[in-house]
Amino acid sequence: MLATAGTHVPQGEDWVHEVKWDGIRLLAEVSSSRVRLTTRNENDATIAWPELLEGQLEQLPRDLVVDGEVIALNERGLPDFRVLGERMHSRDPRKAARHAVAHPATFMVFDVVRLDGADLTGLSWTERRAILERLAADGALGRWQVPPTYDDGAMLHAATLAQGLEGIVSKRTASKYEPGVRSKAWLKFPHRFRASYVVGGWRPQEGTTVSQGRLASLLVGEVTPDGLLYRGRVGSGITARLSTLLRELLTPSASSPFADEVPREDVKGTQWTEPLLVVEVETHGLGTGLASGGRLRQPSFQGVRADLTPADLA
DNA sequence: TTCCGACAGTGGGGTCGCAAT
DNA sequence: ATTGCGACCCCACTATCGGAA
Repeated sequence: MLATAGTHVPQGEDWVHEVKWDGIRLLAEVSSSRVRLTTRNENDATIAWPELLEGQLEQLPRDLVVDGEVIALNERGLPDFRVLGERMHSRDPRKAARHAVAHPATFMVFDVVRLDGADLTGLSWTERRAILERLAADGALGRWQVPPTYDDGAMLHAATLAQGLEGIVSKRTASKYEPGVRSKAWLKFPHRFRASYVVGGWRPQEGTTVSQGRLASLLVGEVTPDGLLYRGRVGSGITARLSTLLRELLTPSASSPFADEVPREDVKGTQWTEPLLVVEVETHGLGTGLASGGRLRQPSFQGVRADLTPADLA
């Protein structure tokens, strides 16, 4: 069951609110002999997360399926997907064990789908939550955690923003569990961060030529005292109409306008432009909004800032 | 007839593993 | 030893198409 992007946080007693965890979604299936972890796309991820299973089989019910998010903390003590990135694809148990020591993960369980032969998907969220909390209170979930829920969505939204958490998820209390469905009974509200960047190049649509292909993404940079520093590409949000408009607004240049070096794979196929156009970009709201390589995380194009010049950003 | 919602496809950020160079 | 590519994770958003209004 997946959450739909919401427009405004719902209020009232029909909804509860939870922290949106910046990690990896996992389903845990417990049988009498083993615990199996699967990803959203039903790939087996059991090997990658040994510390989530350690000693668990003795504690857990013999027949259980729970839904949750695996998280790990970054250097600032906040859940951060980037910490999990390295071990996500781990197929080597010894490598996974080393990662488990360096960056121990926690399993945040927020739903229960099956218990002792009973399919719980037809129950309401409220009923499933009661079962989940009783399991936790009885110690039947071992080291797995059940994060709290909140009645006041607006409060939680503001609090998560202040604390640097990813956002919130609001859930309709009367809703059933819908496996594999992106449901409107679950609404997500990730914090997003808006900023202005300078365009220094663009790339044509994948698999097409510069002359024929439409503009697919912009290479953007941040104005700093050290010059225009490359921050990555922005493609999401550029429509066919915008694509042609942007090409008209951009002035071709023979060389890169960025002060730092642009990675080889980003240079290939790129058309450089004069650093004159300012655009608005929305990114992931955590921290600086930058990924590990100093690049924009989950960027989306929000419009041209015709009212601004690069000098305005200095 | 028009409108809306679900879904596939395209764009971004990463990592790993493996085969080819 | 290095490089390229696909398979996975995290996504935002657009375009399309069929059914509801």
